[in-house]
Amino acid sequence: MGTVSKALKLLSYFAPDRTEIGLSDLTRLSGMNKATVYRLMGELQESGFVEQGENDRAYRLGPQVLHLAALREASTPILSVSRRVLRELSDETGETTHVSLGHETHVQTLSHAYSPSHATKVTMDDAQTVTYHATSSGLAILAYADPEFVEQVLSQPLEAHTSMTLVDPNDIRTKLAAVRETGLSDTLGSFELEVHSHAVPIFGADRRAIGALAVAAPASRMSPEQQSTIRTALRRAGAALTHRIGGSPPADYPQDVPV
Amino acid sequence: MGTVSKALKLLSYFAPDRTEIGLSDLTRLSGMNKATVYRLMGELQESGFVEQGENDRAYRLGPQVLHLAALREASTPILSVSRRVLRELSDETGETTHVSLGHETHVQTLSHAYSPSHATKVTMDDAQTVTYHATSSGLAILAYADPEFVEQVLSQPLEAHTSMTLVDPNDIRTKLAAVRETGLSDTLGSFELEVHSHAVPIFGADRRAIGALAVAAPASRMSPEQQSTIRTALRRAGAALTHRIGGSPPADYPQDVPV
DNA sequence: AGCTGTTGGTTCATTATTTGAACCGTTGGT
DNA sequence: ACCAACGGTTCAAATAATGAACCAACAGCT
Repeated sequence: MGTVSKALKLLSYFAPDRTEIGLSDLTRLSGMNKATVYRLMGELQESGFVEQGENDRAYRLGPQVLHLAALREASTPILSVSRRVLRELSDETGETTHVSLGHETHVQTLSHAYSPSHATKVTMDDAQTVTYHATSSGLAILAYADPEFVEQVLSQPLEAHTSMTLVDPNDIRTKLAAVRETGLSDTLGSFELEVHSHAVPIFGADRRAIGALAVAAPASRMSPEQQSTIRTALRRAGAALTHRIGGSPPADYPQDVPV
Repeated sequence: MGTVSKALKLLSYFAPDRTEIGLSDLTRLSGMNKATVYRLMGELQESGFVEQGENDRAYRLGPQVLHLAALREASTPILSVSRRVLRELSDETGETTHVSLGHETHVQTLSHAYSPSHATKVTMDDAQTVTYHATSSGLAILAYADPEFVEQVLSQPLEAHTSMTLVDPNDIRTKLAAVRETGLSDTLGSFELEVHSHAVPIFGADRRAIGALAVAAPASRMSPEQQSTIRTALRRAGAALTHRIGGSPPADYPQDVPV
């Protein structure tokens, strides 16, 4: 692993529940030498990717990441476009919605929207990192990913987040085939118990799945009618999002499937 | 300069008008060896900070920057908060508004809002990079920055963007003192002719200026009444934004100054 | 006070990585 | 058929990264 990768890996230890990390913590988390971490963080700081708190000197993400994100948004506006799509989809379904991007080993939530229509709802953080195998979003992406990438993900240890999580690679391959039948995935309680989640893949300009759009609802509210509403709305919203970021679905993506 | 800094510097060549850069261009822009650029970009790509186009293999910013930005936003929500502030300020003043962050050598626009009330308006890009000395935002930040930082900026060559640009460091120091009198800066045609821009600094938790909130209007529309409206609205919006991101102005910041 | 463990930060000889000139194979223009 | 420019690759030489040990400062405890 090159020096640059090591430095960038240090950034990956930041999470919604760990927004500030001290030098020693970062050393422990990364397993690198303290001097190395110190120097790398120093370089990241010089470039504005992290900044240090005045009092406790803990590191946090810096303003430069906002700049780069704004730059990326200017050319490929996934975030701003998806915010509107999420809003509409939440209003339409009355449930929590979110978009995620598929990363090397995990799925990262980018943005979410709540619906005010129910007092109980699934709550989320932006920038949450979740697994491929246990989430509807992850499965939606995998169903349309390169087979070798799927195998790579399935060859890692698969954590059982709940008693409902599929952890047998063969079960998951079967599930992925089923997802491809309809172009839509769903999971019931496999990441969090009592959550029934539906997702569709989002495709980029190269017709590969780059992320997913999902609706997460309390399982107790998931009547057949509600499920039908979600599937229809989700399918339409996913197609719209794919289109509006300049992407297109692959030729074999099911377009009009009876729900 | 360490390897990490070099890699991160490569990211800085992306701009609103240059969202995709090929290997050779990047080599020329950076002045580094082609093999070096190739390897560094390869590492940045592995970490998802850049991605490569399928057809022309040009590099563009990758999804990882969105993830990090979402993460930073979750802890310090400058962007989402400022979007609402910008919207209100644009509606109130009828002009184009924007927020910028002060960086090492330049000022970076983060987000902007237009007003629908006039056909002619100042147009902007998000993620635009501008100079400290020629913009109202830059001057607002400098007026409340460490004196040594100010000197560092003023010791660089100061470009004359227009015939109105202040380029004499002494003129600028005088201007900064005037800004500190009112807590509000303005420039007329110093970055772009015919643009009259007002700005107030935004302060962080450590009471230092981290950025600025600005209103940019066509000079032809800037009547005394309009100017008074803008100054009042801007002052209020700036205080609100500072407060809502958890910051506070320094003790010597003018609170209630007659316009 | 004194002890103990932890923090962020620093040093420097050893080591491993980065570097760059030169080299491919392709592509697109003339 | 040529030429230039492209992305990508090689390998000895040069340089930068590394890590064990060491500070000083702080906090909690006896």
